[in-house]
Amino acid sequence: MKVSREQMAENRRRILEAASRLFKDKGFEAVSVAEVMKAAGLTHGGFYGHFESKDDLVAQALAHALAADSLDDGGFNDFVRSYLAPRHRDNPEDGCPTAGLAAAIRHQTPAAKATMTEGLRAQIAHIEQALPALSAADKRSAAIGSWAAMVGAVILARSVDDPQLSDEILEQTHAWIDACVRQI
Amino acid sequence: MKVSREQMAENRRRILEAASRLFKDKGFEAVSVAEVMKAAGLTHGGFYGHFESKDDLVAQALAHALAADSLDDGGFNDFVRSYLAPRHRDNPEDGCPTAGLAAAIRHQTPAAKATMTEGLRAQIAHIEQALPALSAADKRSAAIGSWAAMVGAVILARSVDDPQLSDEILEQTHAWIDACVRQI
DNA sequence: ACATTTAGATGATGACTATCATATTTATAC
DNA sequence: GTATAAATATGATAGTCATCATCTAAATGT
Repeated sequence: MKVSREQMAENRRRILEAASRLFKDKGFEAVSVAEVMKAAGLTHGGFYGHFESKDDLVAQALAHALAADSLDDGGFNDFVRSYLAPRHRDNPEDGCPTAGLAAAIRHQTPAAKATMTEGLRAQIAHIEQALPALSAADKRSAAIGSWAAMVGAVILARSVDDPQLSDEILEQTHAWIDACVRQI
Repeated sequence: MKVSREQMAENRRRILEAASRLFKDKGFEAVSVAEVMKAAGLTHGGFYGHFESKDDLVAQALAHALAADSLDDGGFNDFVRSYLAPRHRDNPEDGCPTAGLAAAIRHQTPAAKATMTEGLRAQIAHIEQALPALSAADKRSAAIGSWAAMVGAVILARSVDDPQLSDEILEQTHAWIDACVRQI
C-alpha cells in the first residue's frame, strides 16, 4: 500500500535507525536486510524502494550513526569518563559507531570508507577543540592519540571474557589518558 | 587418499596457517571453509576430519595466530615503531591478530573469546616487561593504555580512505605514546 | 470523484555456504 | 603381502540471503 510522503520519510528514518543499531550491535554481515526491515516495522520487499542495495544501506546507516554521535559537550574529561564506562562497553547498539564498526569498514565499499573518513576527521577536530590549552602540535597529537586509545580500549574491553580484565582495561586506559593529558 | 601421520599433522598446520592469514585479511565471516581448504591445498570435504566446525577452526586459528605473534623483542620503542608502521597497516594478513580480529571476537563463540582473553593478558604482561623502569602501578597503566592506543590506531588507520590522514593517525599516535611514556 | 502514481507486501529465484554421507586411495599393522 | 584403518576427495543436502517481479491499495493531483 502507498503511504503519505511524511510517512515514507519517517519509514526511511526508522530503517536507518534500526540498521544503525543492529549493525553496531551485530556487525554488518550478521544482519540481514529482512531483519532490519522487521525491526523498522516493515516487510523486506519494500527495502529496495528506499535503498539501492545492502551496501547502500551500510553506507547511509553509517553516515546516520556518525552524525547522531554527538559527544555531548561536557568537556574532555567527562567525555573520556563516559566513553570508557562499562555502560558504554556493554551497550554497543547505543554507543559510538567508531568503536562498534571501524574495524569492519575495511571490508566495505568505497562509499562507506569515505563516510568513515569524514566522521573520523570531524571527531578528531572536535576532540582538539575540547582539549585543554596546549600548543597546536601537541593538541593534534593528544587528540589523535587519546582517541585511538579510547577506541582501542573499548574494542579490547568488548573482546574479553573476564569482566575483571575488561574493567581494568577501561580503568587503566582512563588513568593513562588522564596522566598524559595533564602532563604534556 | 590416506596420508602419512606427519603429512596429516603438516596439513593441519597448513590449514591453521591459511585460516589465520585469511581471517586476519578478510574477517571471519567473509572466509568460507572451502576457501581456507583451497588455500591450504586441500579440498573442502576433508575439513571435518581436522575440525569439528567452522567455529572450532576460528577458535584454533585465533590461538595459532596469537601464539605466533611474538613481538620480536627489540625493546618497547622498536615495538611501537614497527607496530605503527605503514607496512603493518597495509598487510593485515601478516600482522597482529589483535588489530585484525579483536573487534570481531565479540560475535564469536565463548571458546574464541576465552582464547582472545588469554592472548590479551599475555600481551599486556609482555609489554609491561618491555617498558622502561616505572612504578608497578604506572607500568600497568602505561602497558594497557599504550596497547589500547596502538591497536586503536591501526584499526582507525585501516578504516580510512585518505592516505594522508591514515599516515597521520599512525604518526601522531606514535608521538603521543613516546611523549607519555617518557614523561610519566 | 477519478485517474494516476507509487509505497509497500508477497512470493520467487539464484547464489552461496556449512555440513555430511559415501567413495577412493594409501599408510600402517600383522 | 594382505587386511584394516584412516585421510582426503567427491558430490549431495538443507538453509540462508540479497535481489527482484508482480501485486495491492492508498495518496496525490486534477
